Amino acid sequence: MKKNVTIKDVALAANVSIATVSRVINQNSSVNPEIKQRVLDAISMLNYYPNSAARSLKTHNTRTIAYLVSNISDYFFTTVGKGIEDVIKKYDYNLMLCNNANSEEVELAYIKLLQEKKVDGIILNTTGKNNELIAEISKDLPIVLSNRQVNHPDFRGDFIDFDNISGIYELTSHLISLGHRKIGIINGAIYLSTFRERFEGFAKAMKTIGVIVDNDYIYNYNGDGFSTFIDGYDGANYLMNLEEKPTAIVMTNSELAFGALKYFKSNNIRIPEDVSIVSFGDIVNRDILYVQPTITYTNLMGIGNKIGELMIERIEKNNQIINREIRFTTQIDYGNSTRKI
Amino acid sequence: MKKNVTIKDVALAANVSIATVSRVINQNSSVNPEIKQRVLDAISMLNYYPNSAARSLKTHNTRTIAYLVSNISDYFFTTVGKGIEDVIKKYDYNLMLCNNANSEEVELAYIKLLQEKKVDGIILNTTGKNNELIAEISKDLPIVLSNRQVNHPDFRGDFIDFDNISGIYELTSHLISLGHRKIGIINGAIYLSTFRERFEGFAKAMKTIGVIVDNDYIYNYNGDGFSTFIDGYDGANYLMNLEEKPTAIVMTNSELAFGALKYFKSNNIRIPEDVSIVSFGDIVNRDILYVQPTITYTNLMGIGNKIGELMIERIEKNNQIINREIRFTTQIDYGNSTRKI
DNA sequence: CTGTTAGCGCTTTCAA
DNA sequence: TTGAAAGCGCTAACAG
Repeated sequence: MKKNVTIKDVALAANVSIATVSRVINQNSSVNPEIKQRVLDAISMLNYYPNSAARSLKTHNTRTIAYLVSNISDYFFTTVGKGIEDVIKKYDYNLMLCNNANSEEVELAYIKLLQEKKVDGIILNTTGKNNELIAEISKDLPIVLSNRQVNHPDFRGDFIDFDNISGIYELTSHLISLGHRKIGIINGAIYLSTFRERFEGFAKAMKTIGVIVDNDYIYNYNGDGFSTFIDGYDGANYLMNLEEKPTAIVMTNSELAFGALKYFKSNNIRIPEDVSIVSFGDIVNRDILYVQPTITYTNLMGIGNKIGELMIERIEKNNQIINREIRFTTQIDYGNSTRKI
Repeated sequence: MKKNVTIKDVALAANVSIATVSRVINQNSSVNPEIKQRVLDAISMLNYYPNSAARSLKTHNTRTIAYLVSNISDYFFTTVGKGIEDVIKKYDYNLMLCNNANSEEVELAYIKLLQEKKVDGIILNTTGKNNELIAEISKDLPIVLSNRQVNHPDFRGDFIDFDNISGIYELTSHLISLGHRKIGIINGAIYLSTFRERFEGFAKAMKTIGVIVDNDYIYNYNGDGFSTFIDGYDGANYLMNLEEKPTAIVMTNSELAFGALKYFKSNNIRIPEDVSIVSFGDIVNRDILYVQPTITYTNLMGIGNKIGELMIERIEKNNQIINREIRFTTQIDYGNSTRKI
């Protein structure tokens, strides 16, 4: 049975009013040192913790920021989450990590829940399926979008992402410079801004060698955005069974790359002898994979830090900030997954 | 600026009392269908969400369970977390995932915070350094320990873990059956129950071939429990530079294995030609590593589900349950990392 | 510097 | 079945 020690008990024990106790807890107005010590003693003696529900009810803030992501097991999000936490902790905010599992319904339920919890802000890696609602609540609640844009004229908030176009452009250009011409792409669902942009970067690079990449491009495989691992596997399967196989493939994220690698390994397709590959984004434990894909990397903690700063600012300015967009540029980290042809 | 729609606004709009609105929200007592509809309409029109701080203040529960883990980027914890969530969602509880980063101080701060937030229960993968405090609060607050024991007579709560002893025993026995005698172990900090037990399982298996394994055992490397990846690397380095090298090594978790593999690969030590290895616990993307370690595996979602059930029961029974201990047995999944000698 | 008090938004008796 | 009203634990005027 929870016996709740309240501010009253402390006041009683210290023989002061509850207002005084409140003052020593919040350290803003000055209290007689001697009395303050008495209160402090009472607090530790009674093992008192202020009830944050009561506090929130009064102050209208919870000092809690939510980070709602599409896959809580993804190294990217958890690492970015650590970066966010580092910053917001300094301002005495806490992070609540939630998983929408790429589900429109779960995202909806969470948004509702987070509104009830009256979190002070939401950092959102959205499913891309609740744009209307998100735009609506963004008027009142600070929102920072992580990696996926909300396409709605009324949306208010910040957006942070990689520079997807230039990242993929460089990866693809690298393949081109090695002599590749028949280059495949395994991509995620293009209703998501990330994947749309990555596709664009690919098309832009291919255009430099006169290849038109559009929806009919034969070497294009599109996943549905739910299980990118399986999409990667299926995409590799599709591309490597074409009449005329590609000599190189661009994967637009690490999960896709994992799935594709699984396919290649299972089917004894050698990298880079049979096909060269490159992949967008950091890969955990890349050094001990059977092949080291050439990738783009970015400072993930740095992304998290930046997100944290944007959010804190937005909260402190009462959401009265025009929409901002931050792009992190990527660097190529060469592995052993490509060859000259 | 947040304009907060409250129960009062809804009552006004629907032309009923706030008590009636409360009744339709909580769906327990009966309300005239017509009035109910009026209230429902007002709720959706005003886009009203009940304030959970106010609700908590009144009901003394938050319908929130915290999962405080030592590394939020660890696949094990996030997957178990999903399993927990699946169960508790059914009972209308939410999960709050927090990271103590293996730090005694951060753990302390979180425990304090979670008390303030008045979470309904804490699922804890403890640092092992705050046993006294945890035992103290466990009297009032439901606690389920995930993978790390709290050694204190006053602790009340449940404990769930692998059957560490038999898991390592079997892995080690496998090496023995292949003819290995000089077998090394790379282990985590033994003030943690998990690693203590795994060491015990190892010693037990070695005893069957007459080898006494104690603290002076030459082929034993102990990490500090903070960065198991680096410990894995250092441990491999230590063992492979001994006068008389081991022919096989047992790693007691996957992070240790990753670090060791990194060492082996960097130093051109071949697996299993130069040394055989086995590792405790599931490994993500094992299929595409440069070698597939023989491991133990377990149904991680199942562990999460069980933790969720234990917690829900404990909450509903007001923490009036004697301490329970659940052990998940592991299965060996053979890779290509061992050889006969 | 300290105490009294109103009220945050909700649930839940108690009366009607 | 519905409404009035008390009170959850806290903060912040306001008064002294």
